[in-house]
Amino acid sequence: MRARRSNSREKILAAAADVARESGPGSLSLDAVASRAGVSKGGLLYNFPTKAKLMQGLVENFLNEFELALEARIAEASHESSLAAYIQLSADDCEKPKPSASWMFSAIAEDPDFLTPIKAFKRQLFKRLKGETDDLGSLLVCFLAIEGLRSMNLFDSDVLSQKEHRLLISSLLEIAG
Amino acid sequence: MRARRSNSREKILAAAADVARESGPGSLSLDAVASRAGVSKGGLLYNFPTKAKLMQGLVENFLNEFELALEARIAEASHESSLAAYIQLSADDCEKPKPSASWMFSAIAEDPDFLTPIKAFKRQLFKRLKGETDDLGSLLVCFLAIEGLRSMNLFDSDVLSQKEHRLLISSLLEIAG
DNA sequence: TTGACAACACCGTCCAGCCGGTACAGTAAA
DNA sequence: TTTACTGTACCGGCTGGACGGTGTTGTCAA
Repeated sequence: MRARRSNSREKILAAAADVARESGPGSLSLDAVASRAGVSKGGLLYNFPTKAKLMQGLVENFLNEFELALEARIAEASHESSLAAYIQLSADDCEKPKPSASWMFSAIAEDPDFLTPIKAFKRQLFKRLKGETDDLGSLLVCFLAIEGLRSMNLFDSDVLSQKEHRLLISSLLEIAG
Repeated sequence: MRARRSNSREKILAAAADVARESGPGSLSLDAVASRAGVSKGGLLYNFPTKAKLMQGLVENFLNEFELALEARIAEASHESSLAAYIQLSADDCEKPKPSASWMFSAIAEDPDFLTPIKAFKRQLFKRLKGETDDLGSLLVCFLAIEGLRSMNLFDSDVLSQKEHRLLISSLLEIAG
């Protein structure tokens, strides 16, 4: 696609994430997003003809940014494994207490199928990591633990202290080898 | 609290879970739940005066059942640790492909605070497990990995094959010691 | 008689999507 | 250089429908 589009799209996407995070996933209405983005409702509908398209945009944006961040991590620390890079990226993402992806709940409520691209992405990532190790058991443990960490962050659970968070990460990195 | 009450409550709770699973969390309306439960809307509102009360009932029911199942597991295999029991209970819960808790998304959309009891329960469980081990690192890894497993089940992700699922569980049990 | 509903009409609110404008940038002929 | 036309980007009011919740009346078993 062309990226040189108006920056309203990005503003709207960011506004949607903000609204979901601050007012709750159930309050993500087109009016709320439009006013938050400093755009009229008509303007919003111009960029995203339907609410479903907005959700789709949110998902795609999320996936793109995550993929970019992961590739950057892997590239800048080429001496360590992709799994280690994934662990550390996730650790950083989840350390700051921002349930930044509450919009995901809105998307699921709209239609559970919006998760399909995310599931596909995860399958692909897992497959890739499998290709880089011969210790499947350790990979499974690390991959699932990171999944758990992300889940807790998404649900805004503050079960782990910072100290425990760091201990977890170091334990995972040790298991990952 | 009085469990000797009518069985309509249970029927309604089950119906709500069914509707959320089959029609999506966004379609969990009072009308849908009532008709699914074979109850009139008035009857539903007699048992749950408001939608929020219904959600609360869903959460409490879930927590009660989980706690009962966990205590039963721990009691019937008193030679192994509580952590091991928790791992195996979760493994069983997640093995059968039932995204049985989609209602949780509806509850979050309604009001994220509905998660508070669940978060409290998890904190309590984690604290209890901490009291039974001196290897915090291993506990963290196991606890988070189970969290990840439950998350994937909730999101209906089929990333892991059955073989991988079993390997994960055996790896976790080994780590748990 | 009372508790546990059924049946049903009805209200207020919220919200997605539609539609008729508007401002403006390019562009192309005259 | 002016005029006329075209497409883009956006505005904001409106509506039709869904949904949560209320109120009333009726039923039937314990």
